[in-house]
Amino acid sequence: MVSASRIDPPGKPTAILTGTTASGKTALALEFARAHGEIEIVNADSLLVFRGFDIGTAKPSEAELAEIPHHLVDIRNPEESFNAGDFILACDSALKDIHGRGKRALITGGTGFYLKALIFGLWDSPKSPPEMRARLELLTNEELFARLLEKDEPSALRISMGDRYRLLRALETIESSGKTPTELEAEASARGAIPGLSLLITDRGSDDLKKRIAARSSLMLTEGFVEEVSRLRESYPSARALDSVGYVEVIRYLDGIAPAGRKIEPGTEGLRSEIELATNQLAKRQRTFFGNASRGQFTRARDLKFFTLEPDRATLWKTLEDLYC
RNA sequence: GGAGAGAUACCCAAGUGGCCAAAGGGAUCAGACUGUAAAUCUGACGGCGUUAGCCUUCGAAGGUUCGAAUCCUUCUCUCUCCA
Repeated sequence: MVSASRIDPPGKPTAILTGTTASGKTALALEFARAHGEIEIVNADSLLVFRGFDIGTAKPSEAELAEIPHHLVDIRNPEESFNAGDFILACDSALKDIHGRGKRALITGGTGFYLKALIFGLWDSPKSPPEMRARLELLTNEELFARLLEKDEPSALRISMGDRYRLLRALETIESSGKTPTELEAEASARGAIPGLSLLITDRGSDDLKKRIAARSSLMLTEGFVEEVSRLRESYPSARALDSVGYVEVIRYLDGIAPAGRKIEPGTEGLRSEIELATNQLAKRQRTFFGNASRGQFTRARDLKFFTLEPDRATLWKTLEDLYC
């Protein structure tokens, strides 16, 4: 439950409230912030940073955003890029800003990879120029794999041949930094880590979470999710975020494309079930990712605690109060 | 009432005598994941067994055959078209 390294943060204790989608972390963060006037929320969700991606991301409402100061929400146009490196920098400056004004920060969001980067930092491997990526894109997976195998066997063996994205990224890292992932890992020269954060992970019982996801999926549709996607796609066809859960399902629906390998009901009902399914699958992946925490991968966090809502709600609240009051 | 088409594992769907426990998808379960992460990828997936292998499966019941999901007969159900 508690980590080995106990580094006190530069400012006052800061918690990360994360967990599976639809577990209720956002609502709880808002409620806690409402009850404690000094708290400002720092978003740790990869999609909330994009303007216009509102309904499908379950972004807090305008009223909520106005009521409680939020950071890293709506900070990018849909076609701009945003990645883990950008996140840790933006998060760091948000924390400095908040603490500088004598306020307290609560980091909230479900993007585990960003949080891992925040806690551990990232290797110093510069972004590669686009033309390098373009050259690598010409190669087949087999060729990429062979090349990586030659340059950094251990890292090749950790990536499977089908994982084109990681093969590309590994080769890119080698070309642009001159070092292999294996070397970078050994150097342990991670940058950007923010020490001393408490990691609080929320979840729900399986049935409970499924019900909440089902309810949220239909709510999105009645709130105009289809219109949102339609609008975004029209204006920002290359937005990366259109590839995310819910958005891809709506796009398929708009284009009249049936999902592969299964039959769905026609119309909105089929769309609703597709969004629900994709969201449940996301929740599963998040659980696996956060499950790493229990296997020690997040041990640099100051504290590491799991909470199953609603039963653990009071305990979680108390944990937050201990940190912030 | 008449004419066709079809029933395959949890679902969709290939397979028309042996190489079929049965392609391929999907779902599900489990997992990986240091710069697109709500992305991307991997494994398992009828049952038992560590392997060999054994057992139960292709609507039902019979039959032909050394051998059937595949051929024949009857039955049940579903769908389309014509009346």
